[in-house]
Amino acid sequence: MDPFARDVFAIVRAVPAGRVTTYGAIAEAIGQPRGARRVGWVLNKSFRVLPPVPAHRVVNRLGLLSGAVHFPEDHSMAALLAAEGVVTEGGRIVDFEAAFWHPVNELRE
DNA sequence: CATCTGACCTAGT
DNA sequence: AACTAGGCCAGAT
Repeated sequence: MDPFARDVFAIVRAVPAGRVTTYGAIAEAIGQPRGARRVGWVLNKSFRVLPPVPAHRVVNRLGLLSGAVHFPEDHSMAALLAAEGVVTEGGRIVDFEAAFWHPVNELRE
């Protein structure tokens, strides 16, 4: 599998429930600070991979649910987040700063 | 085969 | 502060 995609999946799976991260932060953690756009592309394929990838915990840097349209109606991005305690309003995360989880800071071992 | 298009972001003007 | 341009690169047209 594409190593880039593999890294993206690994990082997204590491995001704790109730927290969120961003495309740019993931790209940065991988070592490609300008590759944010690719991260989004990889997440498109993430629906059919196993184990499942919690792609709903990834938003853009403004806290907007820019990928919400790609989720099925019965499991909307906002609903999945709400089930984990992340409050959204009008397609945007309330108190985004507090919910933000930065892979570079949190994932270091 | 050549463009166009994104679940984006930064840097320059 | 608003705006543009550029980088990223696989799929779709």
